[in-house]
Amino acid sequence: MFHLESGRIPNETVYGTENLHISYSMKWCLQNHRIFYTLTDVDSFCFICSMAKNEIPKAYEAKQYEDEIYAAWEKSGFFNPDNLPGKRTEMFSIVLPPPNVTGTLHMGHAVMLAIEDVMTRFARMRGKKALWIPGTDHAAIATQTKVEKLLMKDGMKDPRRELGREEFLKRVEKFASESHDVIVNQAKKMGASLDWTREAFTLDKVRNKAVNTAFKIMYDDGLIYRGDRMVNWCPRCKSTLADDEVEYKEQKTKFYYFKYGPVVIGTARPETKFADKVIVVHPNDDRYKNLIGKEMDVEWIEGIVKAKVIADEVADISLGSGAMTITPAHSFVDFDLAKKYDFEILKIIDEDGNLTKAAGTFAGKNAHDSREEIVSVLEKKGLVDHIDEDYVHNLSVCYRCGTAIEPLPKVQWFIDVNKQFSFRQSEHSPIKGIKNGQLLALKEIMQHVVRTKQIRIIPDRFEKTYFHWIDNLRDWNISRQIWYGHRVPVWYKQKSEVGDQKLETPFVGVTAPEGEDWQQDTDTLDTWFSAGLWTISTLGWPDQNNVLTSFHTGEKMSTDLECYHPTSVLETGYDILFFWVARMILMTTYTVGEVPFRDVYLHGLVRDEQGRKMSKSLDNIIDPLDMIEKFGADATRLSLVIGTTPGNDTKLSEEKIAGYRNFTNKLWNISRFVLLSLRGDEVDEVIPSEIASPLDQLVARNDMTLADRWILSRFATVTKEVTDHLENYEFSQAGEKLRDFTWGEFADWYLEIAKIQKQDGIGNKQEARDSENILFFVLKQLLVLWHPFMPFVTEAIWKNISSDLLIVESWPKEQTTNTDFSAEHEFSRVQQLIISIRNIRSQYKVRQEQSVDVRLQIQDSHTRKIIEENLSIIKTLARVQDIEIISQLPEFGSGFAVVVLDQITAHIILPIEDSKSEEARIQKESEKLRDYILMIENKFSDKEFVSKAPPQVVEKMRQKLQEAKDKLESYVSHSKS
RNA sequence: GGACGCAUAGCUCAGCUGGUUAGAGCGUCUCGUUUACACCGAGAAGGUCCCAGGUUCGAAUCCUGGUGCGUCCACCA
Repeated sequence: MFHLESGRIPNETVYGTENLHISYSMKWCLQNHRIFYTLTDVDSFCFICSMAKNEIPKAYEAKQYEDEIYAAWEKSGFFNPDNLPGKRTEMFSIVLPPPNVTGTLHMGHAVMLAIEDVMTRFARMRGKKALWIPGTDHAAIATQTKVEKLLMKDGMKDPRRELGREEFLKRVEKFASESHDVIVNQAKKMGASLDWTREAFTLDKVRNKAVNTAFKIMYDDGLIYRGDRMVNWCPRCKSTLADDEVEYKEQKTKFYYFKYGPVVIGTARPETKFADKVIVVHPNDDRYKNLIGKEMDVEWIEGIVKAKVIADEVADISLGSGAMTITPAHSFVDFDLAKKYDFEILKIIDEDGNLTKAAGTFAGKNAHDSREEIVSVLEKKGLVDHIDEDYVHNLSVCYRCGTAIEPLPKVQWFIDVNKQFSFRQSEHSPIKGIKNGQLLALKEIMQHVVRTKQIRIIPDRFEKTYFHWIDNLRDWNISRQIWYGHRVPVWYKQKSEVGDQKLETPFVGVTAPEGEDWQQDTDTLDTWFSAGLWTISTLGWPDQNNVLTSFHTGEKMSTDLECYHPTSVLETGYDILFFWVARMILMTTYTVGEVPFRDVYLHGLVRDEQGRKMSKSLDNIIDPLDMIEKFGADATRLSLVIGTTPGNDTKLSEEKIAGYRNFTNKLWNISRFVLLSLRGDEVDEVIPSEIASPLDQLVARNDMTLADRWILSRFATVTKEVTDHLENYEFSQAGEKLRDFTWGEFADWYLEIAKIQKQDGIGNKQEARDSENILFFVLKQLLVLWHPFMPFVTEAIWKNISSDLLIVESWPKEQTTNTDFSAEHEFSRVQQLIISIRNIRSQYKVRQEQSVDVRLQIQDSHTRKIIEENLSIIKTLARVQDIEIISQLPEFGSGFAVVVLDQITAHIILPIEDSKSEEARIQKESEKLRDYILMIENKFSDKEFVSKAPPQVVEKMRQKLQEAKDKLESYVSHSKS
């Protein structure tokens, strides 16, 4: 007796060992897997297929298989398209929307991973070069804020000041790298077939080169400029925010009305009003017409100010007094006005949220806290008109930390979205409708590619949202005053602080300039700047020199960028359509002259069972890892893919996931049955893979049973439907159809029938083998169809079938030869009869173990033949003792129930006599039929229906009417009354 | 204020380009330890397809209006 922990063993060794029971399955395992465990003297099993003594576990325990299977996939190298077998000409590529390295993955990420993995695995099995590129996002502000909070929790007051730039960044990087590892592990747990050899990070060296290059060419084209503009400033993050990084919170506050010279002005923010010097009224406002153009001295917070009155249409006559003063430095609207009229822009509040010297005696005080004090000064001067205590307005806050935003004028870097530049067209995948060298603005290209459907958004209603957003797009502020991120690739000669002051002509380049005294801009770039380059920066741009050598053939491949760009599809949540999708379109069309992707598939948000967002404070978070642990990755994936539609939010509950866990187990047991029956007594001579292959012969022999033809036909139909749905991004429908077929048809009907056919065919080896053949054929193909959805359980089962990995098995071809509609129709008669008998048994409470007898009258000979051929199936499935087919059923009598079906009338002989309920049942049945007949007859009484409806529809209705009438007649003739 | 989405069985949702006696899963009820599976099987009950108009021979499906819920954008005089 030998004891091995694991490893390859030469076959002979094992075969030659006495006392070791080697079952058929083990022998088979040894041939295929060559890996064998010996635990004790008796219990031996192959750890690949977990079979012990010819047994497959009764329940599928996901945990026991998943990690091992993922490791096997990784080892195979098949996640990398360069290693895929066969000649593959078509490509499929998709980039993973890089998760932020701020922590762990949530259900939103799980949806993304599940859907994208379905896409990728589907493409791979269809023989495409399937590439799914992983990566993570440094998420500048988000990550920096998170680390700052953590450091502050550990007792630091101002981490940035205390640690300094270099040390602080080290801490952030450490956190980011830990977070990265967690994320990668989670993605693997989900079963994501990502090509880890191509993994990228938005802040690594390669991506930095892409970022700097993009910055430089945009700068050279005059699209990036440095300018003074109002920005959203977060006094806590000490950084600017993009317009769409600002969130609004409804808030009740006081709204003040002050007397300002001859007018009354309203404001919610008196602390910004120190330097108001201009009154704006509407040119058509009769109340103030005589004031326009006048100058006057006005008593104000810090004494007399010189004010003048101008007319502009921005003033709203109906709002308040109709007059307003302008505060250029702290309001977007006012800033634009000030620029228009060239007024002085005086900063009242500084970057720390304190009042500047423009506030006179209030200088240095916190602006917000000084509000009441300022009001009381005005109060004393008698300048307060009145105060509205219940003013509700939207306070703009930082989307990261929730702090109130302070609009400030600052010197920032911008991308000009309206300026025209000379478009550089791609050679290998040009954008249609635009010429090389054509003068265009970024906005125009962004609109063009979507309008001309060169980028398709799914669902298409989001195109409207997209266009609306672009119409209102202002120049994109790309600089951030934080440390974690890509440094702005601009160097200044002067050593002076890079702040608001004017500087000498800077050097803009991919790398630092030669020579001394150059100082790099201290600002970093908006995280979406690097994210916008994601499809090209992960595929080798700007170098394009990553020539790959195929793993197998050694032949040279073109560069990744040529081969995989534009990517096939971008899959992401609709919540980042603007943040990311639009920016990618902008950056990619500009830099390489190609669209970044052909299709955009937008998934919805995952909410809790009550439809609320998942959040820590609500304590309603469902953690993907917990669910994987509890129900398995496959169940978790299915719950996120089935029952969800693009662009719509989904509600998730543990019960839903548990339901899909049940299904994975069902599939496992279907396989268990099929495989175990193959390994029955006499299969010794054949191994499964040989059994199943010549299905064509079987089909050609043309002696299959009705059930055989039915299941093959249904399977062919389902294969076609599932394939079509997947191609059209209808994942939910594909999954539902598959599940209904697998459970409702294959398991509930065909498996049971196969048992009967095997039983019947005991004397006839061939017939028994036929059933097994078909069972195995359908199972095998089903595993392939299910694999994109449930990669683990299908692969685990597959290990019992083949020594090759399922992940690279090819997708079933369309089996049009197997579709057999007459078989489907005929078989449905058998099904109907069985269901009706079961129904009657249930209604009359016939005990399960008790058989009943059935008399049948069958109208046409063909149906009679079908029923006769399937007698044993009907008997077993409906628990019938005797079936008698007679030409004329007795019209009256008791002790039986009557069921009328298409072409068949059945008497089910009941062990108990209950003529009363039977009478009532027939009454009810007839009543329903009469209503139905009436409904159809009404249609026909409408002449226009007959003349205008398509003939097929009319014909169909006529048939239905006839059927219903026949049925009713049978019931009536068989009822006593 | 502008735009978009959703409303179908107790719950979660399917129902694509108008023709079904409107479907599934979960839940409920009744029966069942048949050697694939109780994470199961068989059967059943359960719906004015939000309301009102319109188009049409025909509307859950298309149009208009309304109601309720949700989301995004704009907005801090």
